[in-house]
Amino acid sequence: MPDAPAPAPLTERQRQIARAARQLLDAEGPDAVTMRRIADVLGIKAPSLYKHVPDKTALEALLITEGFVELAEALEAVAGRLPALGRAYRRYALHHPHLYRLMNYRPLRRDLLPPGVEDRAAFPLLAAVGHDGDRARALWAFAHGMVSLEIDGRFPPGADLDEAWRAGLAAFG
Amino acid sequence: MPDAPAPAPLTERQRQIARAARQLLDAEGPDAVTMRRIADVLGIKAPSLYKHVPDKTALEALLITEGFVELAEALEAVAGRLPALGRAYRRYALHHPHLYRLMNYRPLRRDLLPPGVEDRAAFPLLAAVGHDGDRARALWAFAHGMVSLEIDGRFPPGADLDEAWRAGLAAFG
DNA sequence: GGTCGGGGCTAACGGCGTTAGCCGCCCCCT
DNA sequence: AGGGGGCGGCTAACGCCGTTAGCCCCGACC
Repeated sequence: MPDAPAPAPLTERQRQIARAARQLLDAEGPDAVTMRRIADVLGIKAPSLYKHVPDKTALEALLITEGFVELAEALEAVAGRLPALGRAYRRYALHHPHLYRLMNYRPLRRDLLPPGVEDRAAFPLLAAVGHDGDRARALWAFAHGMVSLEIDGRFPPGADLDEAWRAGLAAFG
Repeated sequence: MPDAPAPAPLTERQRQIARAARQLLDAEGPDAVTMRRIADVLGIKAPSLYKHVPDKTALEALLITEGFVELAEALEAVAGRLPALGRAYRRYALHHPHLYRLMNYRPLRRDLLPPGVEDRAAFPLLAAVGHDGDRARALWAFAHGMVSLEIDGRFPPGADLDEAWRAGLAAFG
């Protein structure tokens, strides 16, 4: 297991920084999440952030961790029935599109994440298809494809996405 | 139809610029595609590029158009049978991961693309499911999800992606 | 009471996309 | 043949980005 040896709990200041970053991300999108903007929110200067966080990548890892925990909670709340799981996945992604992109639109820096957090979010999906890894990955791909294309406005304006979800999920039931 | 009124064929210099950008993208990834690097390849200075291209967004649109045409050609070559279509989609994405991301990981600036180029790439998918829009979108989401998660290394190391593809495509057959 | 370190600060670097303004050269028109 | 215009280079510079170096204050602790 070449992953992180210890989670190292956050200091108060680190939590404040993560909160400021999250707030900027949700409210204005990824371009607003700059070290200077974050510092502004806290009433300090950008270089001072580096007394608390090694770099921006580590800061993003905090937000990604937050996202995985929230997504896991959302999925666990409806675990079991497959259509409800799909709705919960879609609902979370659409409510936090910027964070969803941060989490899922790039290679994951697993070395910067607390161990287990990714597996926890994946578990409800896996369980919903009877712990069949191949079908779970296909289902995940479908769900991720649907929400990412929806988030990015790639479907035609009139498209009935509920129906596309139904058509896709029916196949995996 | 609020889209582009005329395609406006490219000048020789514009084609050279697009070629230089494509070469940097394929060889070194998106971070290498800067106006200065592109200018270096052509032996000129960055500001001179603006005599030929309005801005970087328009330049990216040239690459995205290229990508859609290439993807359409790849899909048309195997049009009909569904598993082959999936293999062709996956094959193209994996051979040009940086361009695939440029094309598909963000909202599409359709106003900067020649009309019809997006529909042309989508047509083989649509035809493969008997022109059922909902199922076509579900299939597209599955394919996009699979390749994007694979490109970003999000699947576990040992995962049998051929099997996941088979499991997913079987549902849409 | 002296030391030390946590946590601020300013200044600065190199990179980014982009704009303003200049100029040389070639082509075309008279 | 002479003159004008515009194409397509150039340099300098702006405001942004992440990040580093180096300084200093202040409070806690021996």
